[in-house]
Amino acid sequence: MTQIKSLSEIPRAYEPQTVERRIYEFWSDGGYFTPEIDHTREPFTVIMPPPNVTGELHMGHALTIALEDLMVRWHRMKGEPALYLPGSDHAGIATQVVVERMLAGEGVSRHDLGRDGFNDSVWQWVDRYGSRIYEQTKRIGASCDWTRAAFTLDEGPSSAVRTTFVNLYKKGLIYRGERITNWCPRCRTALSDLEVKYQEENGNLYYIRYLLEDGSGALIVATTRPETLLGDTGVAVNSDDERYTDCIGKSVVLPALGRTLPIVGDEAVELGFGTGALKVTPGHDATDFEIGQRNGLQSVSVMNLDGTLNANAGPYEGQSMAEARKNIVERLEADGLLERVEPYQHSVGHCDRCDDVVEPIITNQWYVKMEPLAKPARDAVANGDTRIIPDRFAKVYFNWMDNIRDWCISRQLWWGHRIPVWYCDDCDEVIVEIDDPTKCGACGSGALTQDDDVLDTWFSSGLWTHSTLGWPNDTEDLDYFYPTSVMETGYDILFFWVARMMVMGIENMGAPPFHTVYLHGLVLDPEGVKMSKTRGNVLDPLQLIDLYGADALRFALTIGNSPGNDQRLNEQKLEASRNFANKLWNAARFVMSNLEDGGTALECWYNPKLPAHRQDRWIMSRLNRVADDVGRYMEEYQFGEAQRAIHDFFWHEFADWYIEMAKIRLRANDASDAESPLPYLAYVLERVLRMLHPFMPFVTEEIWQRLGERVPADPDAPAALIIAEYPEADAALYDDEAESDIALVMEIVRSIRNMRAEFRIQQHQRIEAALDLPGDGVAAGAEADAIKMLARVEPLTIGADGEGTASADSVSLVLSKGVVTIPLRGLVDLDKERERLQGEAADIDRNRERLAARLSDSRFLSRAPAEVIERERERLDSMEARKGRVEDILGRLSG
RNA sequence: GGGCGAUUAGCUCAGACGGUUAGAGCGUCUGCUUUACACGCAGAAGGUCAGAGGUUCGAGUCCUCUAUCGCCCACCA
Repeated sequence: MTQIKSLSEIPRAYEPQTVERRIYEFWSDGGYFTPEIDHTREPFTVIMPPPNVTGELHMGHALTIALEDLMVRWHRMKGEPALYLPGSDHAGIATQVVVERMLAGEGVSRHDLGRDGFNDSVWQWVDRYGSRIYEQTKRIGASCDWTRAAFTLDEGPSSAVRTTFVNLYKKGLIYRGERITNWCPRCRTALSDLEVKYQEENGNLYYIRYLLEDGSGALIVATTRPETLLGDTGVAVNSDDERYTDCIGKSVVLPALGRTLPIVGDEAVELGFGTGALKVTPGHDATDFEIGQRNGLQSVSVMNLDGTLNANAGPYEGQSMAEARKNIVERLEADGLLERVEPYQHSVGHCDRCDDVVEPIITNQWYVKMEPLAKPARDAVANGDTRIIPDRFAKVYFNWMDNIRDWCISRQLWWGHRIPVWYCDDCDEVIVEIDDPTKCGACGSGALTQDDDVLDTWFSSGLWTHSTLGWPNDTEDLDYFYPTSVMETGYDILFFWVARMMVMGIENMGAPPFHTVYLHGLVLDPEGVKMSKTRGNVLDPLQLIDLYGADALRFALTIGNSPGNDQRLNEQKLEASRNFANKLWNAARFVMSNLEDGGTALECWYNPKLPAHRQDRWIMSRLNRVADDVGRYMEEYQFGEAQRAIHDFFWHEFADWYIEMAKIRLRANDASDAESPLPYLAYVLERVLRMLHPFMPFVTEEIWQRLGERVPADPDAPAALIIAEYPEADAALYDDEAESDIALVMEIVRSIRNMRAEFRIQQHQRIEAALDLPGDGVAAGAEADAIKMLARVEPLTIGADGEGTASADSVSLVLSKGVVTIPLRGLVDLDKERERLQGEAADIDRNRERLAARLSDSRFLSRAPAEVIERERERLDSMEARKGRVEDILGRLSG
């Protein structure tokens, strides 16, 4: 009765809530997350993409962590010093907006507090809430080394930022210039090209008449933004456009304001588009800016930084762009200068952060000159130093690198890394230094003013792979862990982040920052729509962890996961994953309850002798083949496939068959029996726990610990599953014979069960059966018992001619080898039985004929590989033998 | 304007290198309180692999074109 008692000690269902926190602390307290630097071994390093310090963990983070953590745990179990380095990002605009909103609730603006006061408030916020994202990360089970956690504004990463800025400046790769740049009037800052998202919008195309100054007519220009004519400084036509060749050099009068504008020829004007004449507004359009530069047109800015019009707009000063548009269109109509208006769809740039319309304006900003930096970053992927998975993204990467544009890195914000540039108040000297200067190097003046701007958040992110390891200092971490192994992140930040890390890593370290880039897709809602707060369709990972457990969430996120592909998440996946964890729990419960009585047989559980029993040889063979598959899938980054292989083996071979067959042996044998399945039950379960650990860390560790308490100690066992060795295949244990024998047992059982269902024979009712296999086969001893128990057969008689004993009141089940005959007095209709067998014969025939045709095709025989031909031949042989048996039985039924 | 992805069972998705009768989970249907598990067990039904051509002894898999959906890039006045 010990069995009952011990079972009651273990909950019937796996309860993640009672396990996860305890297990995480166990790992954490055990120091397993901190790798030991061992110069005899290659480390495995993953730097976590740092979430926003003010952020909440969302599904994207959960997927990132699930994938990264499984890689890290796998490598850790392979004995590699594995570093998973966590951190958080100050997230410039995002954080500033959050804190400003909070202050606004108290009726305070950032300007009330001033720069220092405001930054103090943000720091208070960070101190108070900044650890929340870490706590959330822990709940997923991330095996991060928290002793190395880094924040982008920490001293180390900040020093990396300054050092990089100064180095690039001194190389001439950072410059300041008055250029046209994306400007968000709401955020009141410049943006990089990547931070502008274009959306198709329905607007109008306005055709406006610009009268020639000499009174000889008019040029008609088309524009989607009539209000920008206030900043026009020219009209351009294509020099090759015969319609306008006479006009070049002449002037037109700007409507509404009356300025005179020159007409210039420029190749940027498309011949076929609009009217062929383009109004040039260098101050508010990037293309026009370039046309202006080429043709010596001046730039007039008509917009204030808040998006309203300035004094250059004359009577329209103070109006918003939208108001000005309305008023100008009215004015044009009144003046008779509006030729016509057509509806027109075009794309409009919006701020990635606040979604306001972005205005291109000319401001003084800092830029990184990208072209020379991009070249080596491109080459590193082209020559294979860094591999991008899936490789189709390499093309996208090349395309971006090949068409790289300079990167605007200054932001008119307060929260972030302040640009390390000072201006001398007395002599205009520009001082760019890593350490704050105290006096001007040129004139000695102490009156220095630091540049007001901060750097784009992604500037510090770009340094993350080395700044977190100590750079610019020459640290042991940097020496050992750089370059990192895998950068795992979403394809949506390939340019924002990955590309810039490549650039900066190579620039600062002389080597690309990672060997492999693994890009995952988006997690979509159950309808296949991208999750977003505004749409209200977000699934909250923390809520799902509460409901299903962290293991289930992780497992659900990696089901069928293939790199670069988007995936939907739904309840069904979570339920299936939770059910799987519970299945594992209960299989373990069963094994453990039997271990109580294990006795001497168990001493070899952790290092079982070569199995003698056919069932043990089978399960060990299968285990090792699966370990081989899993290892290969993991190497190839096919994590979804690896997971599926473990899932299927555990559930549909180990639980469904091996455990069920072992139950019979356990009941029949006494505990000291040399052929007890107990060591193998324990062993295979333990190996499954190991294989599964990277995918379901909590439940596997919990079971592993409990298992460890119930078996004789393995002298070589580690203290925790997290550092146990990952199973590798031992080909010596592959056993073809046992595999085909047990496959036959399963076939017999399945065909009898199938027949029982067909004839509606009650589940617990025992039936008689005659099993007729060629040779002595598998039907002896334990396998006969297995068949009897699993198919509920009693008595089972065994013959050896393989032909069966068909009769008018029996059913004949023709197997791939042999026949099962089941007498069913009164239940069998002879005609129906004949019909059934004829159907089976026809089925076999279809395949037989196809194979026969293939094997008589001389082209197939001459061109297909020998092993394929051989295999097809064997199949045909067995098909024919089977067909023969069916016909034989049919003959006997008729005769 | 360029580029990419998806299209396989009712639903969600796997199917490296071309080679058994194309798989899983969920759902559906039929039975089961079989002392590990009803978050379970046994059984079943369900697919012209989007369409059309091609390469090949052989195509869900490779090539070309088409369709539908989705995404990315681009100085679309």
